[in-house]
Amino acid sequence: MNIYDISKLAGVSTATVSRVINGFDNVKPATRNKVLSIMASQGYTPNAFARGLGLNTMKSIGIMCADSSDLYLAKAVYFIEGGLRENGYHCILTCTGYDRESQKDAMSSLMSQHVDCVILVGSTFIDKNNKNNKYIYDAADSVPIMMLNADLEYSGIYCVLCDDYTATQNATLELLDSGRKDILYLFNSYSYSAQKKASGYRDAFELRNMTYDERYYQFFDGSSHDIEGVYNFVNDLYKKGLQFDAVLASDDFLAVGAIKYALRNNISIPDELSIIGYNNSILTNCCEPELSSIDNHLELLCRNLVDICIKTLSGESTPQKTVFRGELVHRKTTVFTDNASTDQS
Amino acid sequence: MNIYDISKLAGVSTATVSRVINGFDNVKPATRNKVLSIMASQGYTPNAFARGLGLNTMKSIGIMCADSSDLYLAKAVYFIEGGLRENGYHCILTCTGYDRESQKDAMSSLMSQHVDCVILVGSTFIDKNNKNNKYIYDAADSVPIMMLNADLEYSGIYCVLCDDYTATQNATLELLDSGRKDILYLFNSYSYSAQKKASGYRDAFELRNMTYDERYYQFFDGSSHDIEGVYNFVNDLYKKGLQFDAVLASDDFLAVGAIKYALRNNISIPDELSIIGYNNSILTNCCEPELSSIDNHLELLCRNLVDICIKTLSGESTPQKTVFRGELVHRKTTVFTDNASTDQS
DNA sequence: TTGTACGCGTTATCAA
DNA sequence: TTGATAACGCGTACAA
Repeated sequence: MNIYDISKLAGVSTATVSRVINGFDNVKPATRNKVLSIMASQGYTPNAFARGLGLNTMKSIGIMCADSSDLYLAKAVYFIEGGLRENGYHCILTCTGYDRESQKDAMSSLMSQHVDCVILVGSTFIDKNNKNNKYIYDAADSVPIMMLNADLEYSGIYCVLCDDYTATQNATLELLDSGRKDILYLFNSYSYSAQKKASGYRDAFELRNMTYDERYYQFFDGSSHDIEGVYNFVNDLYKKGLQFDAVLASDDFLAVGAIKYALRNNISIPDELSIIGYNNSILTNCCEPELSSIDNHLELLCRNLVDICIKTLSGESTPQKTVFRGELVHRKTTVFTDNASTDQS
Repeated sequence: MNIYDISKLAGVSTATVSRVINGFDNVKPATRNKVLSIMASQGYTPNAFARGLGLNTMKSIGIMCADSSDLYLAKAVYFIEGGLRENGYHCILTCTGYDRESQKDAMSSLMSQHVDCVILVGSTFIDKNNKNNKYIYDAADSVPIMMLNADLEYSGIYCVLCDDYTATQNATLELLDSGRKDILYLFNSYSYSAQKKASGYRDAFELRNMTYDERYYQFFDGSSHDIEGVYNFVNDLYKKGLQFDAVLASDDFLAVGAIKYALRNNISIPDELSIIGYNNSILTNCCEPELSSIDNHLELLCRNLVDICIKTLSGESTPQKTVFRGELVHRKTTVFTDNASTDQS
C-alpha cells in the first residue's frame, strides 16, 4: 500500500494525498476527509525510507555513549532520548566503549546512516592529543555535534556541561575550611571531565596557601562494580600508613568503597572521616551513613542540551557552550555547616 | 557525491559500481580496483536512505524499554545493543515509560520507521487483559518481536526469560528450611515477571504445608530511588506489630531499604533477619552487610535473545520460548547453607 | 484547489 | 564481465 494506491482509491492525485499527509491547508476539506478516511481504512503509513530519500532526513539522531549501563550515563541517555522523542526525533543508540577506535567506528557508522545530529554523552570521546579529535571535527562539518559534559571548540560543536572544576574546588575548600587537612582524592578516569575535577581539587590547596601532596591523589584502576576492590584499595593505603581525615571521590562508587573502609576499621563518619562522592546517584541512598555527593544537575544539563539541539536543527542560532554549576548535597558523611545546601530530594 | 558520479569518474556504469560496493565477485579485478580507489579518493559512502528504499530495510532494530535509567533495564539495553551492533544492526532506543498508551505510540512509531525487528525489554509491555496486547500481535504480524523476561505466545513473538517463579520459590524454600517462618515479601510492580515472582513466593508455603499470610505480602508504591521511603515503609510495618524474620524482595533496592530498617533498629543481619534481593545489581555491593540476591543471568539472557533475533532475521527457525533458571547468590544477609551457591563475582 | 512529472540514489533484472 | 533501465515511494516545482 503506497501513496499511489491511496490516490487511486480516493480518486485524486498523489500530490493531493501528499498534501493531506503533510497537513497542508490548500486542500478542500471534502477532499481531505475522503483521503483521510481511505488512508485510515487501509491502515496506510507513508514509507519512511522513500520520505528519507526525498527529504534527506529521517529525523533521527545518533547518541554515542561509552557505556549505557553506567548509572550516570544511563540517566543521561534516558533524559536525552525522552526530550528528543518529544520533538519528533528517533535516537540511534551506540554504546562505544572507551576505546578510541570503536568510538571512531561508531561515529562513521552514524554518519553513514545520515543522522541529523550526533550527541556525545560524556567526555570520554575527547582526546588529549587534538589530532585524534579529527573524527569529531569531520563529523561536525556535516551535522551538528552536541557534547554533554565535555568541551571542544569548533564550529558546529555545541557543549553543555557542568563546571566540575569549581564544584570540586568548592567541595575541597569546604573540607579544608572545616578543619580537614589530609584529603584523599580518589578518581578512576583521565577523561576531560575527570581532569577538571582533579584540577579543582589541587587548586583548592593553593587558594588556602597549603601544599598539595601527591600521595593523596590516588587512581583506582577498576570497574564501578568493584566496590570491594575500592575498599581494598583504600584499606591498603591506610595500612601503608597514609593518614587522611577526608575522602573526596570523582564518582559515588569510589566514595562508597571509602565508607566500607571506615565502617570496617571502626572509623567514625563524619567525625573522624568526611566523605564526599560525585554524581549524587542512587548509591548515595544505598549506603549507611548516606553519602554526601556533588550533584551536577544531569537532568537540567540534558534538557538544555536537547533544547539547543532542536533549535540548532531548526536553524536558530544557539550558544556553543553552556555551563552550569554543580552543588554539594550534604547527607551524613560530611559535617553540616551553615552555608551549605542540604538534600532536597 | 553519488553512485552516478563515481560511475562517471571510473568510466563504468552504476551497475558495476553497485556490484563493487556490495562485494559481488563478477567484476574484473582491474575494474574493481579502479572503482574502489575512486570511491576512496572521493570519500564516497552509499546513501543509506536510497539503499533502504530499494532493499526495504536499513538494518535497524527498535528497542522498547520502559526506563533505560533503571539499573536492570539499562544493563539489558547495553548488552542487547552491543550484540546487535556486532551483527551490523543499528538500535533505535525508545524509553516508553510504564503507560500503555505511550507504549503503543512507541510501537507504532517504530513500525512506521520500518525497523527489522522490535525488542521489548522487560515484561511491562504485556497487559493482563489480552485484548490490550493487540498492539504487540499486530506488530508481530509485520516483523519479529523479541521479548526479554516476558512470555507471550503468538506466531512471530520470541521470548527469552528467566524462570523467576522457580528462582523465587527456591529462595523462599531455602529461607523456610533454614527455620525462618515469617517472610516479608516486598514488591513494587504487578508486571508479568513480578507476578511470577509473587506466585513463587506464595506457592513455596504450600509446598511446605504452611499457610501463606496475606499480611506479609506488601506492595511498595514508590520509585527505586526512594530507598528512604522503603525504609519508612518497612519500619511502619514493624511498628504496627508485624513480626518477620526474613525479607524477600522483588528488587534489590527494596532489600536495601530493609537493611536500613534492620541497622537502625539494631536488628542483627542475618541472625535475626535474613534479607534477599533480586537482580544481583551493584546495589548488593553498596550496602553493609552486602546483600544476597537472586541473579537471573541478564547477560546470558541478552546474548541468547540477540542470537535468536539474528537467526530469525536470517530466516533460520528458532525457538519461540527460551527459559533459563535463576540463582540465589549468597552474600552477608543470609545464613550460608551447604548446598547454596556463593558469590563468584 | 488539483494534477503531472521529475528527482532523490540505490539495487536488480535483463540483455549484450 | 558489463551496461541500460526499471523499480522503490515519496515530495514538490510547475502547470492548470
